[in-house]
Parts: sequence; C-alpha cells; structure tokens
Amino acid sequence: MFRTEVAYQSRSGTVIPLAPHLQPSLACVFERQPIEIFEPGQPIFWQSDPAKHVFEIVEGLVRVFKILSDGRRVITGFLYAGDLIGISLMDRYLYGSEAVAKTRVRRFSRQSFQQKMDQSPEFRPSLFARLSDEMAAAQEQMVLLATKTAEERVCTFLVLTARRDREAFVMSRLDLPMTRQDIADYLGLTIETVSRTFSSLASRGAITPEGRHQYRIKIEKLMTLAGEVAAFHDGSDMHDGVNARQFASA
Amino acid sequence: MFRTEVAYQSRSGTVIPLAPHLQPSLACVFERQPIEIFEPGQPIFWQSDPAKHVFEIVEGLVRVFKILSDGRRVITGFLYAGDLIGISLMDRYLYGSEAVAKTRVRRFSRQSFQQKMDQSPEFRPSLFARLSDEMAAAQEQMVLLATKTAEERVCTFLVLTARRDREAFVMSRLDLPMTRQDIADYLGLTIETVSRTFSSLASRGAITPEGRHQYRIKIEKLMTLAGEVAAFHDGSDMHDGVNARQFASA
DNA sequence: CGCGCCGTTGAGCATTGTCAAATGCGGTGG
DNA sequence: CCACCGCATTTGACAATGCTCAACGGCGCG
Repeated sequence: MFRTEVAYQSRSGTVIPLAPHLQPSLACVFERQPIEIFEPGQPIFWQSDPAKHVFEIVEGLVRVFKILSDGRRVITGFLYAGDLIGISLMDRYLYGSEAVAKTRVRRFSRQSFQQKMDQSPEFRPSLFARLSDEMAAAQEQMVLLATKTAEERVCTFLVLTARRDREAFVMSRLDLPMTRQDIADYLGLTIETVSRTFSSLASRGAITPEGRHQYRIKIEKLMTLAGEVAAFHDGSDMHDGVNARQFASA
Repeated sequence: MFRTEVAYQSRSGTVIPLAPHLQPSLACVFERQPIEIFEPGQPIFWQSDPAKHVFEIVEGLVRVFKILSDGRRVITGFLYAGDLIGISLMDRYLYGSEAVAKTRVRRFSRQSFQQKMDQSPEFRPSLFARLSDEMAAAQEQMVLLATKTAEERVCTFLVLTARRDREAFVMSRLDLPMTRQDIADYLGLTIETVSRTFSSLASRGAITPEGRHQYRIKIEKLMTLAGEVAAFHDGSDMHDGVNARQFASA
C-alpha cells in the first residue's frame, strides 16, 4: 500500500530514465510556496544546522556534501529539478548543500511537511519511493567508490549525468555546470586525476570538449568504459539502472 | 513490548549507541512471528528476488551485499540484532543477504508490513527514523570509501563494530565473526591489505589477537587511527543514534 | 594425521596522489 | 574590440599506497 501505483509509474512512466522525479503528488505539496533563488555557490543550508525545512528544487543544480575535520569535502550527490533536499528526517542536516548553478527552490517547513505526510496518505507512497531511490543511489555510489577505477568512475558519472538531461541523452550534448573539484569530490578522486581522465577520454574520442563546461559525448562508448553494473538475474540490471535515481541524495 | 527487553539484553548490548533501532514500536510488529534460524553462510534472500518479506534480526549477524557482473562482491553493510532487512520498499531486493554467524530472524510479509505502516501511525516515526539512520550510515560509508586510507578504514570498522557490542566496548574484547574477505569487500580493499593492516595494528599494540576471530582492542588508539570524522559545529558525529530518537514519540 | 581453507607475508608493480608549473578560458576594464 | 588578469584546469615528474601474483603457515575438521 506504500508501494502504490504512483511509485510504479515513476519507474515505468517515462521510457528513457530521464526524471522519475517530480511525482505530481509530492510536487503539489510545495505548489503554493514562493520560489526562492540561489545563485551559484550560495549555500542553501549548512551541515548540522537545525533541519527546519525541506526544499524542492524547481530548477537548477545543487551539490550536497560533507566537510571533514581536515577540510576535505565529500560530495554525496548532485540534485536536479524535481529532487527534494532535507527529507532525511533527522533533526539536523547531516550535510551541507549549495547551488552549483542558478537554482530556484520552494521551501516547506519540515514540521508542516511531516504533518502533511502523516495526514495525507496519498503522499506517502511517493515519499517512500523517493527514500528508496535515494538509498539505491547511495548503494550504487558505494559500489562505484569501492570497486571502480578512475576512468570507470568518470564514465559512470558522465553517463548518469547525461541521463538526467534529455538534451544530453538524445543530442549527445552534455553540460557540466559543476567544477572539476566538484566532480573529484564526488568520485573520490583528485582534481588532477579527473582532469587527466577527461583528457584521455577526449584523446580517444569518447568525449569532445566544446567549451569548458560543455562536451559532445559518445554515450555508448562511455557506457562501455563505465564498466560493471550490478549483476545477477538478467532483468535485474535494467531494473536497477532504470529505478535508481543515481544522484538523488539528501 | 517486553520481548524488546529480552532482545536488548540478549547479546548485542543495551544502552550504549547500540541500537537506535529496535524502537519498541517497530519490534512489536514482528512480535508474534515465528523465529527462523539461518546457519552461517546461508542466504536469507538473493539480489533481485521479488521483495516479498521484511525481516527482523533477533540475534546474529547478517551481511548485505551486491554481486557485480565480474563476480566481485561489495558488502554494503553488516546487520545486527534489532536491525531490519528489506525495508527499502522496492519491489525487488537490490542486494543479497546471508547469515554470517548463526542468526535468528522473524519474517513479515512485506504487504502486511506496509499495511501495518499505513494503518498504524504510531509505527511510522520509528520506521522513518530507521530509514534515516540507514541513509546516514550509507553516507558515512561513502565518506570512508572516498577519503580514507586502508588503516583508517580498518580502524573505523573496528570502532564501529565494537560499538555494536557492549562487551567489546566495555571489556575491550571484540568478536569478528566475519571473514577477512567480508571485511575487505566491505571496506573496498583486498584481503591482503586487510590482513597486513591487522598485522600492523597488532604490532603496534592497537589490537591483540586472541584467536582468529577475537581481539583485545584499545579503543582510544583505534579511534585516533580511524582519522577524520565529519566536522562542522558541535558533536555532529554522533548523528546515528541521537537524531532518530526525536521521532519515537511523534 | 592430513587435507583444505583461511589467513599471512613477501616482492614487484600499477594506479592514483602529491607537488609544481604552465596553459588558457572567461570576465573586466581600458 | 582588445588586452589583461585571475582562476580553473591541464600537464609533468615523482612518490606512495594499495593491488597482483605467489608462496607459506596454521587452525579445524574429517
């Protein structure tokens, strides 16, 4: 009953694994909230701030990250239009979040959000589905970090990022608004290794730079180079790949 | 409800950061289910099986893992008494699970479980809390895999494992029922590196072998060697247990 | 008592990190 | 419009951590 129609449609509704987000049901919780704008680099909230709000990204790109005591940063995910930030339901944010590109969000008090979830059963399925997707994405990221080489990581990243963007997926034209440092912190690599890998991919024609943050990509080539996906029982691969919103976090 | 007490005291400890899990409310969902026993190595379910059941671990130790197409294995977590398996609410399990030690579990059909969650608001807070804890753990694991050295990983593992077990935490006596291969697959290392790291730790007196799967540990030394914990503001590194509780009564 | 499995240890090597310097994109001001 | 400047990015040389391959050790079980 949690796992309802809505959740299922989030998967199968769109043919291309574009954006299973934007469940109408959850989106309309935020519908009447005013839109706030965050400029590139602007924080939305900080790690261990009291978790007062839940945010819906209307448009833009957000990075979600943890800062370690030695100053290093780990990006646990990039969030796109339709994603929610801060649903983890802890009393403090376990991570910080900043706009990467100009981002428009709607804000909802967490208290009201929880109330809404409690009182309106029709919203719960998609909330749970979202948490599940997020968990699946986290596990995929663990697999990436635990087993993949630098090149596989970068290619995986490019493929999954391309999937978030219809233009990228269909037109082979990929925008990467985030910096190299962002990518490095996300993939558990150094900026130099990321850079070298991009160069190497370019030299082999898997990607072609068209400006600093735009590339023409050969998606099949990248998919091959991305290496292993979870195995077991034929259908499962597709299943995982299609369902898991690889970048969701929060 | 009192079954809860039993479970708390049975083996895995009690007051210490032991289990934010085992919220009495959730435990009693499983209360009347018969106990099933899984012997070491025995699978509970396989990756991409239809997710028909939710399990509560009454006693024992379970590994949860993904198998990659090249045969490698990534262990995404170890689960202890009081933990739940299979709450991810996808229609298929995204991972396999096997008993590491002799394990007793209670099984609940996922359908009934979801029904229960839907109909009984009093259970929802602790379910949410649990999902949040799981997410927090996943993010910590990402941090570990993205930034830590072999030694830091092993020490982190030892400290966190010790925290699950009162005897280990208080008496400095730690049981590690899992194999080196399990540990390696969990920490994103090879079995050789894990072994070497154990030897090195032993030679420096941070741990003292007392049999193949038992060690006497110096927890403070290990905590130091474990390196970075998330920074920023107060003592946010205790997040796992602390935050979940707020929902216990919501 | 011996076999097999799990774990340990060793040597060499590869990938990736570190440190340092050069390059060039993109924005700004003349 | 062009030149310049700052900063992200790239590239290079080198070091090191952890992996691979290989052999050995020892505990447990038949």
